[in-house]
Amino acid sequence: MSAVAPAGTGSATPNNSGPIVPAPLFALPLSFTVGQVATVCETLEESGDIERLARFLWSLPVAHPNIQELNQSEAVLRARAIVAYHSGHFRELYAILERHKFTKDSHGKLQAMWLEAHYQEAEKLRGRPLGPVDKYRVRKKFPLPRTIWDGEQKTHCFKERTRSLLREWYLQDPYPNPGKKRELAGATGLTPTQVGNWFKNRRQRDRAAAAKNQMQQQSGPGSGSQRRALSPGPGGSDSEDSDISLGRTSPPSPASSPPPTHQPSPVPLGSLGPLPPPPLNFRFDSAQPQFRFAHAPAFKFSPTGFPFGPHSPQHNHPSIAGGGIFRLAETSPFQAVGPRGDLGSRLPDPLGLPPPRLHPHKGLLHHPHPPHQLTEGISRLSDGSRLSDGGVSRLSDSLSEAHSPPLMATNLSVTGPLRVAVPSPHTPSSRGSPPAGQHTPQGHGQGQMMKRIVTPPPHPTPPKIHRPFSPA
DNA sequence: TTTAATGATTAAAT
DNA sequence: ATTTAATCATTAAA
Repeated sequence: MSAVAPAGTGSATPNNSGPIVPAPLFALPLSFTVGQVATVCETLEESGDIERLARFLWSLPVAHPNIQELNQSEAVLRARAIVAYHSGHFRELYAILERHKFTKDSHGKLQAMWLEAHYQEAEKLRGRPLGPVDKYRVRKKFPLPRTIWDGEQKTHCFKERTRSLLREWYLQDPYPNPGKKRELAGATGLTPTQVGNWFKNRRQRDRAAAAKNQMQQQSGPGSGSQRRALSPGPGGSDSEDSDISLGRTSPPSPASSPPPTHQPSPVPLGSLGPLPPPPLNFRFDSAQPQFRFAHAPAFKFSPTGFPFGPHSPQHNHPSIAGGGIFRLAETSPFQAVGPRGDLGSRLPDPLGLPPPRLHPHKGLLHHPHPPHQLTEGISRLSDGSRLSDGGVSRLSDSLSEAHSPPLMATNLSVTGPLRVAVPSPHTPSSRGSPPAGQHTPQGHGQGQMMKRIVTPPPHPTPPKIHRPFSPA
């Protein structure tokens, strides 16, 4: 369809660009400016038509006058990275990403490709789909290069200080009103949402613990008392740890009804005791120096924006957190060359890539994966998307048609193995990673576990906000 | 490799 | 709009 234009011969650009477009042989006008090439790359990238993007790149003359400049163009580099990714040329992808500094706007997408490529390689190596933990390991092993990551990290665990504060307040009132939440948020440096999540999780876990206790007690009376349950009874320490069941000493009794109005229960908490009415004034130094590792949230591929996945809530409170991702060990094991030194080393001519072999459509991940967070396939997008830029699209058309390179959608091999995914039926991990679970409906549980799999809808994923790292 | 702890997200109920 | 229950995902530790 695209070839609307008279194609072939048409060759284009009305403007005749150039006084002399020499031969028909060279439909590719060397006169294209780098800017034009970049624009075409961007447009094609946006359209999601990776194959065409690949063809376009191919069509560029190896000896382009401005080859140098061309290689510095972010749009071109990004395009090359995308094509490399889609065609399974991961080493080349890594090399491109490692050797050029990209602007923040490209980070999300490039990071996703970096990670996905590594995941795919690891997966191939191991023969079975990776679970979340496996991915985590891969991430640690191949930290994002600084060229595509600004170093911001995200924390996963709150500081101990923050947690103890939350615990104290929780003991007094497990259901803080919005106002309280805000105060706490201010005091801890967290966002109200995080505070809310914390309380929510705490309640849930307390309930679970209580239920368990009760059950245990009831079913196996034999052994009798086993633990001093939750009540901080004797002035004991509770402050620290065993998180489970903090407060909530009184039997959750009417199970169903959590204490509606919790007043500071007169419970004489031991040492911690009468918690001073939550100190509101002290300001916690928001800078929580402790941002531990960060991780890359699940990126979703989307040609344009780069949504941020789950674990990167709207919070990005002051201090550091920007929503970043990953932290690169300062002493990153590999710098420029790293683990895959060899690969990176070549790449002489950016444009002289090997014939692109795109994966069968389906974009990034052809593999079934938890749709909710796997990349979406950058190439998707209905082809219909018109290249918003009239001229350019024509231009690219003519270009690509002109040389129609040796492109073929062969089925790649790289990732393509049919995965027979067979999640181990027994291992407890069944829960940890649904990734594969889907195609093999293992009865496994009770039934509802399947809700999330769903929809690999072509474009259901609402374009989340494009909010890469720092909030800007 | 597996498990445990913990923060976040989602769907349904209210 | 908020809560609960269920579940995920990230990490650290076993």
